[in-house]
Amino acid sequence: MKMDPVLFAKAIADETRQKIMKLVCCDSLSVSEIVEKLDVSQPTVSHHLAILRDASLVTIREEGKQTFYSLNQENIAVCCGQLMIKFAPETTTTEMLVKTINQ
Amino acid sequence: MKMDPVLFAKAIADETRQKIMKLVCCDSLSVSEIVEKLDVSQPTVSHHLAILRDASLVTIREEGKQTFYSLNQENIAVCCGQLMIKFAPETTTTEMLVKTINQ
DNA sequence: TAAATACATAGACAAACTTCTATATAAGGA
DNA sequence: TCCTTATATAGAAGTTTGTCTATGTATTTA
Repeated sequence: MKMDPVLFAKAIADETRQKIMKLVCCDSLSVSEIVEKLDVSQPTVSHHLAILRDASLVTIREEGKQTFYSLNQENIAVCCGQLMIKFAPETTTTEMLVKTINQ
Repeated sequence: MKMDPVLFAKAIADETRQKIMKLVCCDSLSVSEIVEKLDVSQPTVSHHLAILRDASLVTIREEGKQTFYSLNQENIAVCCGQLMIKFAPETTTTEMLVKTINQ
């Protein structure tokens, strides 16, 4: 599982991608369902899903013709935690976070 | 203070920028000091510092000819927290984070 | 005042990225 | 088997981004 802070940041650094992430955050949607809810073409959605997949930010479930995507919240939490530890180590929020993780 | 998740992600989505962030994370460095520690030109460093400044991720202290930059850890923690709440709301890590924030 | 130092800005160029249309592949239904 | 549906991939066009050199501006020093 790739967990490089630069790769993670690049993966989420696009508005369309964040819209997709929000759609599949607490839900599992097929590609066509995602396309219906956005204003971009199906290949564009597939392209963004591939980027999220390469960054291990989504999980996939294939079902016949359809492919369902849903956000890998656990990995996102880990990446955000990494960012906080790396770039905000002296904040109380990060200290709290580290304490709850190491317990 | 801009706190848009897309802007934040774009601001940190570059290797050179993350190197600069690491350098000024727990330290206050002048532009030339940053240049010395990296393999890029001074205008390139200034360019990246401007992007970090526009995203409110660094604080600035001017002293004569020199300008000292240091990371705004508090804002970074807030942005990471936002990302976790938005894209990883159902993880225990985020639940812990929310609990410590709201207390 | 003139030169030097520190930093920012302008402009150019190449690489990377986002989006599209067209097409390939694979599964399901008539 | 043929057609339709769902998704991925290829390739092209336009935009954004990262980097550089050249230069401008402001502060300090000789």
